[in-house]
Amino acid sequence: MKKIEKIEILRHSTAHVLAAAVLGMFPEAKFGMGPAVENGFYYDFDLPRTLIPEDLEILENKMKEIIKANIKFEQADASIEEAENDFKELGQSYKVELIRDLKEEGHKKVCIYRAGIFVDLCSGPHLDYTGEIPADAFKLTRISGAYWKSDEKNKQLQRIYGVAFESKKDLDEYLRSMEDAKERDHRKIGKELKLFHIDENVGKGLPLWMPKGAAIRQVLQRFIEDEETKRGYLRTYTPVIGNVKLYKISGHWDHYKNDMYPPIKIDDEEYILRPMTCPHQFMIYKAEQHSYRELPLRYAELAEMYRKEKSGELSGLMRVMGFTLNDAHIFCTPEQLEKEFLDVLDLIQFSLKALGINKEVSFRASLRDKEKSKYLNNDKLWDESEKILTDILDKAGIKYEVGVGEAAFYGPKADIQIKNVLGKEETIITMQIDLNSAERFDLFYIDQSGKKQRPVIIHRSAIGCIERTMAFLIEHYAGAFPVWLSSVQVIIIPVSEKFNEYGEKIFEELKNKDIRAEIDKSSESLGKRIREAEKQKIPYILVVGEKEEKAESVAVRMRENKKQEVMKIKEFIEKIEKEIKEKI
RNA sequence: GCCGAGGUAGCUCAAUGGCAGAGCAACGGUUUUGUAAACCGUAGGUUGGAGGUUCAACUCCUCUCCUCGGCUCCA
Repeated sequence: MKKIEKIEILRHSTAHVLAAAVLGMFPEAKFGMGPAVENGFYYDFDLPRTLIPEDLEILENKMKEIIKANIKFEQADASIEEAENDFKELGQSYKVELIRDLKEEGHKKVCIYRAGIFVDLCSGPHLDYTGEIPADAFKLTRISGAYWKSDEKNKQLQRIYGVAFESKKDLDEYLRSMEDAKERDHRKIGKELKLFHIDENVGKGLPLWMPKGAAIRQVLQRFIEDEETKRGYLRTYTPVIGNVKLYKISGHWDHYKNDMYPPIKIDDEEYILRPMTCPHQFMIYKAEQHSYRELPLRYAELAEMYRKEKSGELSGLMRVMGFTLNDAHIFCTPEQLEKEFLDVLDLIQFSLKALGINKEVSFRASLRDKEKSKYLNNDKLWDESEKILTDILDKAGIKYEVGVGEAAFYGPKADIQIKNVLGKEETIITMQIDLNSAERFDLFYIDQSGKKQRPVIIHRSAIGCIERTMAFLIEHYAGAFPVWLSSVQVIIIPVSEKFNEYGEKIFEELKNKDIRAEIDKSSESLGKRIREAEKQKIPYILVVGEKEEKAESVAVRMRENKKQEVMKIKEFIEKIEKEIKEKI
């Protein structure tokens, strides 16, 4: 049995107290589910009216009263039939549904918890008394809609989220960390550092990369393209639009029709903005006949693509409708699959390390669930590819969670997950084994004996989609990028206009060394210009005046510790070039 | 898409039915600076858009677009 942490018991008990408070406020309330979650709990309710933010305060006070009253959590077992009747009498239709589900699963008994007026179907465990909940260490945080049983087709209930801790100190610490997190939000920093802009006249979910952001993007792109080339990838360029028939063959049309921009009709043909690169690259593979001697073939592309997300799902650079994926497809023989997959893993780990986020990620094996209509139907191939995928991950010694039902429709995935600054998990990178597409597109190679064989295809990314990865990088570094990624690596500030010429000289020298530099010759005070440069999180500020000019030196102010160090120009260039090369 | 909260100058925010404002940024000038904000001035708005109520609308109502928090979905 899963070990239940003490804090989880506290949180879940607090959820019950919330439910009791809601029942006090709305006697006709119907209850959904109310589990403990990270940092707190939630409870879903079907209520006679919509909750407003002010209700949270009222409910919090009611909860405090219940805690003060120190009511006992009474636990009792009941037969399924008994429980069903009891909850039916209470009008708790959602609980009745849950009981029936348990019945179908073969349960004979259910567990009931009672605290004062509130009775709940619940496997527990709970605290003994409501008074054990520290009344000053919880807080109701937000109200949201949530579909019953997480199904869009079901009624939307009202969910109240709360956070709960063992002490007020822990709660305060959590709230403070949330405030800090908001300061790292990539949307806020993106605006402050002028990295990107989303303009409603261009369209929702269609970010514009401003020069500063574009500079970082270019570094990222060059980094991964060069690395891929070193590792034997071949580069392709394919259009962002394609004939819809391409996607009918791939199966994307059937599975994703509603998630694509609608077709554009030209003459008698229909074209769509591509949601994936796969079929385009498949056509490149198919454009010539391949021998087993050529394999593996690795086609890489920084591929722009478009997916019609539901409007409520969009968020800064994290979730967009137009994005650029560092994409690749590897065509190989079944014998080569394992090595290729391990090489992909190695490339990914190399890249994550270079970006400085290798410690932030976790792995997930995304497999198929029971609902087979969601996937291309070939049980044998599915079982095979899922086994290959998990075997390879095991072999690579990677710890992973299993994500049931998270597979792509054409094959299982190994996903790399990362949490954003507010704790929400997203997939940053994915690699997939595809035993289906070769058949659908009639892709083949000629084997040693002159026979046609189906290649295995690995779909993979190494640094993920540029937009999302950028979002994580912004949040990870809070805008203070390492030197190699910084949009402006150095800013030169002449003490007064008398030294502009000397500043220009250094500026030219840095530019010639491909160092991204700026010079601030504005007539603002020195202090003001330094302040602005600090706010822009520029790694190195070079202040130059009379002393420096005479000595052919620069006074280097470092972002990390705000310390200053005077060094020769040559010395500084060597230092920064080394840092850029070593990506520190 | 759904539930909820929002949208006021480039940015951050004020103005609860009665003359749309501040700070920063921008621009012009003075200052020529030694490590996180010099000084003076100027300009900047159909209050997201459309309609309605009213003598009068940033403010109230309806629709719509966009943003944010969740849900669903997802790279």
